[in-house]
Amino acid sequence: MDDARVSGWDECLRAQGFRVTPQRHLVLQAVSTLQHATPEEIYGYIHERVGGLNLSTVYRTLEVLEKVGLITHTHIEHGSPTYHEVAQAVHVHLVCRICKNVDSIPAEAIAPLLEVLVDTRGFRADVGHLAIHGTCSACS
Amino acid sequence: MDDARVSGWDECLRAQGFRVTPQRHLVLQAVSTLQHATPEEIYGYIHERVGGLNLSTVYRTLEVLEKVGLITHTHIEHGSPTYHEVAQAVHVHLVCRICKNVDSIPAEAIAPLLEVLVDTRGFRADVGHLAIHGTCSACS
DNA sequence: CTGACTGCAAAAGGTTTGCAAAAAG
DNA sequence: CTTTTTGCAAACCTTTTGCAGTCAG
Repeated sequence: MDDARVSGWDECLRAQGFRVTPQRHLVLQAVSTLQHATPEEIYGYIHERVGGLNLSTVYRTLEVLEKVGLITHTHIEHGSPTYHEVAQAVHVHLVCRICKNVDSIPAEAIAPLLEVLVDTRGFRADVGHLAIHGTCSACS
Repeated sequence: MDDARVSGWDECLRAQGFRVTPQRHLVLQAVSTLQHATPEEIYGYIHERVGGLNLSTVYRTLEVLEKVGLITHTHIEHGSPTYHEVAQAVHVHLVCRICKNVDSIPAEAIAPLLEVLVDTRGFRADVGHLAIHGTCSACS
């Protein structure tokens, strides 16, 4: 609540013609708190603490929050996408194939890669959306 | 058929206790030909050329082929995973958020990144499984 | 007030599963 | 022959959609 990370979220919505509702506040808070949460997890989190929120509202809200640029999503594993706040430091996800753990590294760590992509292909990578699968140190 | 890329596939299956069936041959060929195909696309491709193959068989076959190491999958976009042959040169997928095009770059192009990950985190990235989302040169 | 948003229920994908028949080794 | 694999149909799960009532601005 009144987390520095989510301050200004309401203006951000209004500025783009969306309305500010308690549901949107709840979902944004949940995303901020949970980090890498799936729609289902977000729903569960809110539902057990506050109750009375519809799953389809979660989906629609995530869509809106992503559209206005407050959150993004990544595909960490087979199933559902996971959402996280844009305001939190941009980071790359390292997903271990074995223990399923998700580690994060700062975006700067892969700066050389980004340069290569832009230079050779003119491709501007969306870093926050990046999940690298592999084997973590503990499992290899 | 008798594609150099898929030679030895039958031994590969048998060596791990699986049986060699025409369905598995068809699916492997389709994966090899289509590149980055979803289960649905693989099914459609085979079904329209040969007919009489069940979708659930495609799913089960993809699972087996992946288990024995002949193919891998990546998550290129929201929905279904896409499969490709392991024998084909290992490459990284560049997925454009706007035009949805999938470009490929050789794995060596991101060697510096892999080193950074191993050195700083001991994380061994699975390159063939990597899809980088962003904006391609044409769309940016 | 008015249009955007929510909740509900039903539909729509996409993937998995149980079982009996067919095929591989 | 024995055991795996296939086809079929039904179950499942996640996500989307239509609609009427509700709420934000």
